[in-house]
Amino acid sequence: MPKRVDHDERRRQISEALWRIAATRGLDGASLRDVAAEAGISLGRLQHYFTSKDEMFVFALDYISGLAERRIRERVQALPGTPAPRDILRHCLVEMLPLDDESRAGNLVQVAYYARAVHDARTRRHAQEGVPALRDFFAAQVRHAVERGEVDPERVPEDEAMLLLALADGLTSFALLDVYAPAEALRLIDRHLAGLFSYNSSPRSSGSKRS
Amino acid sequence: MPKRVDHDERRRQISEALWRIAATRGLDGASLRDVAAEAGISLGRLQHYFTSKDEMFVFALDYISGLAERRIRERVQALPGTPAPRDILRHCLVEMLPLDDESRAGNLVQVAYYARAVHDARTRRHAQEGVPALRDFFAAQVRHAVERGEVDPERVPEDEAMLLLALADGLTSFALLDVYAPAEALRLIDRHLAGLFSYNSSPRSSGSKRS
DNA sequence: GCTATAGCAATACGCTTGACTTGCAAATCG
DNA sequence: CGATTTGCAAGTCAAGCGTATTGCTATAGC
Repeated sequence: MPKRVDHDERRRQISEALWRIAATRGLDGASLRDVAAEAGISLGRLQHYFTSKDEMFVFALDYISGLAERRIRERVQALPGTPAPRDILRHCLVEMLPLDDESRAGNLVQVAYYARAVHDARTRRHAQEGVPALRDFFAAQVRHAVERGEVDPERVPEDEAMLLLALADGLTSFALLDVYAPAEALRLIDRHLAGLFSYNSSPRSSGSKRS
Repeated sequence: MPKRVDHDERRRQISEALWRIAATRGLDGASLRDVAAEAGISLGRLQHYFTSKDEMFVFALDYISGLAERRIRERVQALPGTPAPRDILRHCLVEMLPLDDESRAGNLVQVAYYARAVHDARTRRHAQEGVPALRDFFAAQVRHAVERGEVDPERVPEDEAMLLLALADGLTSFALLDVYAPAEALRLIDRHLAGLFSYNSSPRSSGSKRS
């Protein structure tokens, strides 16, 4: 056999070029020729690794969502000791917001895919699948906080989890539109968390709340 | 002079055709020929009323945002008597969420423009300009509610306003992705409002809080 | 050292795109 | 009634698109 190269590595390089274009011009603004040029390769080479444009889109989406998930997971696991639910939630949210240029670029790519997901069933299915897992994880943290007496037991963990996700999503939208500085989004998240965790009580007798 | 037609009326008809396409395929999926076909006119006629594609986009955006603003305004003014701040806020939020097919279509158009605003400076400027006004209106309602002793005076009206806007935005995103039913978004908004308006007090002495 | 083949560049093809040009039908005004 | 001007259809054009094809180059295996 002739020279062998790492196909997945090449595909990842191409995907990263695609992200760069998608972040600045959107997915529809990314022609195969543009992506090849951005990756510094020929159109022929790109097509050697991706049979179709759609295949490239799918791979790049898998790649970036996998990376994002890993980054959040690592960030949480890097917390020292046994972190409080509130710290876990906050670190996740911080990781999601476009607080630095790198994260902003990632969020812009997500927006590009979101715009596609709204119309394209295949992309939509992909975009949907991450949400329940994240919501359940958040809900588990809220539930834990309730048990520790840090959150009002009247609150429904799943609902609070969805509210947090939606809040992060909406704040990100405004931040990407330059309606306010990214740090403002973080401040607002903190304000909401303060409201959520404003339950003053030592863990009282009311621990029998189960549904 | 020969036959006269209402130019603005024609432009509005074309804009509505554009919305229909943008809602299903996105702005980039709307070619001039497609829009003309959707409007039931020839390409030549469309170009007679819009010199360029971009001019059409701008007009259609002005048109739809004007309509949305008017709808919210009318909805609020249609409230009987002197409505409570909470009712005003809730009616605005209900109007913003994609609770029926018509509203969903409108929100999809907004998403299409949002995806463009993120990359295009002109569209972004347009997308930004509505936010401060809406936030100030919301903040005024919250402030009013604080004065009536319905909301904790510790809350910052501007912040709570932004949180509400971001929440509505994020919940709309998830609803458009079919992550959950639209009614679920409303339920979560109500839950958040319940938290915001959970201040139990007759307007006490603590009115001296100013920064 | 010959051959098979992976890796890739180059090019061509069929289509669609936005913009532009041309020309004519109809209707109003002098 | 004829001149004039609006409204619009049809056609053209170059540019750009995704995809497919072709063929060269370099290397690993026999």
